[in-house]
Amino acid sequence: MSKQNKAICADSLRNRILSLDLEAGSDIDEVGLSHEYGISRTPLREILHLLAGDGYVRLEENRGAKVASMDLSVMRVFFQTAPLVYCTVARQATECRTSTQVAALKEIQRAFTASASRGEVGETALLNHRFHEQIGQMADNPYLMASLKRMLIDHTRLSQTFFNPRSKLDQNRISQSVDQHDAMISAIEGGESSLAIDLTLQHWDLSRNEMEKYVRPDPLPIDVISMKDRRNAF
Amino acid sequence: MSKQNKAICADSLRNRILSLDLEAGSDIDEVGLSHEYGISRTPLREILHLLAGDGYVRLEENRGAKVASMDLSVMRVFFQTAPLVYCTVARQATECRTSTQVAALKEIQRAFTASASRGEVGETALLNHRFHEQIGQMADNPYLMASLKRMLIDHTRLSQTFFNPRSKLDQNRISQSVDQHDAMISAIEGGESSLAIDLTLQHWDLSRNEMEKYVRPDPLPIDVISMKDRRNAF
DNA sequence: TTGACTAAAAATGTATAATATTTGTATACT
DNA sequence: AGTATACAAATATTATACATTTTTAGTCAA
Repeated sequence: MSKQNKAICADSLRNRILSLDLEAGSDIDEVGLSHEYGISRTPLREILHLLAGDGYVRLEENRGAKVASMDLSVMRVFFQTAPLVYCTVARQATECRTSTQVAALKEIQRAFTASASRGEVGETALLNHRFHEQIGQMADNPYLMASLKRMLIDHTRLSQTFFNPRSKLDQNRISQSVDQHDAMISAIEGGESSLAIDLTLQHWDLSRNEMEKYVRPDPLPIDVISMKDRRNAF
Repeated sequence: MSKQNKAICADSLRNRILSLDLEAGSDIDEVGLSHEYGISRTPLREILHLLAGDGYVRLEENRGAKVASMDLSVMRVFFQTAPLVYCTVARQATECRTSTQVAALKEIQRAFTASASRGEVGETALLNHRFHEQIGQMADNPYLMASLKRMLIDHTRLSQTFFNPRSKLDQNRISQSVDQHDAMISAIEGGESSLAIDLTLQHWDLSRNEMEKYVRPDPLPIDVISMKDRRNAF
């Protein structure tokens, strides 16, 4: 019973961190979580140590675990490094993929598409995460996978706004993202590595724009009341 | 008392894995190690979970921890990926290094040089590890650092033979390696990134040759008795 | 001798209790 | 009033005891 709970708990914690349900930088309550998942603190702490190694949380001596933070200083490096890692992984995935793996990728994409059309922000972001993680699996490179996984932690957290459609423009952006995934799948399946890289870059550009907006949002209008209405206001 | 022991134990285990004192793929005895380090199983298990996240060990459900293995299939990827990671890290380190970090690097290099001249294989390999890890620190890129650390785990284990001088030729190779480190330091300190990359590639080539020999050693001579001595043998 | 079954033992995983540390607060002292 | 110290509560860590699982050794029948 509790054996399964441990795995469930680990997965759940990962998801909750990715979906910002557990806020970046916030303290993790060992007692509360252990009760919540019906396990004791010992296995929960072991999970936290695992997650610490994966970069999800940070352990501090004698003051427990905190959710990994996302300072601006690291964000800069994030934007710098992402294209290199994503493209390299995409290339290797294209060269190494097996048909089983492609099938799994398509399955994830099916779920992703459905979730996006339903407008479920958190789920969509998580499935997007799994999509890119699966490409990482296909690259079959444990060394780069370590980088990729770390990038995706921050990427997914930053993209929580991305999949939240507020306007027609946002809707369009999301469907564009879905289309790019489809194109990436066929490039990978067809072994066209340079095309896969190209599509990966385009895909990155799309989400980068949105994420940069999140990190550095559009400034508030200087004229609090728009020019048009000003005359009437006074 | 035991608080310190935990950190000591974690460091020691890492070192013992890197030095092949704990063989790749071998089982890890929780009870034995916890006694050895004077801590109980709980903190030891937490350490193992941490090391699992870092790629030093592999946890298997209900059958404990094993030292991370080094199968040949992964070695291929290792040789493929190393230049990219090492060079990218070297470039970023050159751009981001602080004087404090350079000083630390020089300190490590001092110890490395001394150890190499004394012919202490394990220690030399470990200091070489710390040298390259320090360059990783200087790059200040947590994403690539994850890859670098994983590469270095295997690199250091493979290079255990490297620093074992058997012949004059080996001596020369080791001193060449020391010199390359020195050159890398000044390139990094001077901010000459393209030079740093170049030196990194040369350094890689040197150790790659040796490591490949280890993975795929020179074939045994077909003539068991050399031509010269054959006549006398019969 | 081989194979399947069983029981004992060894090792792993979990929960709880005991110990350490940190942090907040109140009180005494300068 | 401001600082320092001591005490208490909360929290984190470790140890131990217990439960579960795997491995091993041994028995018996084919």
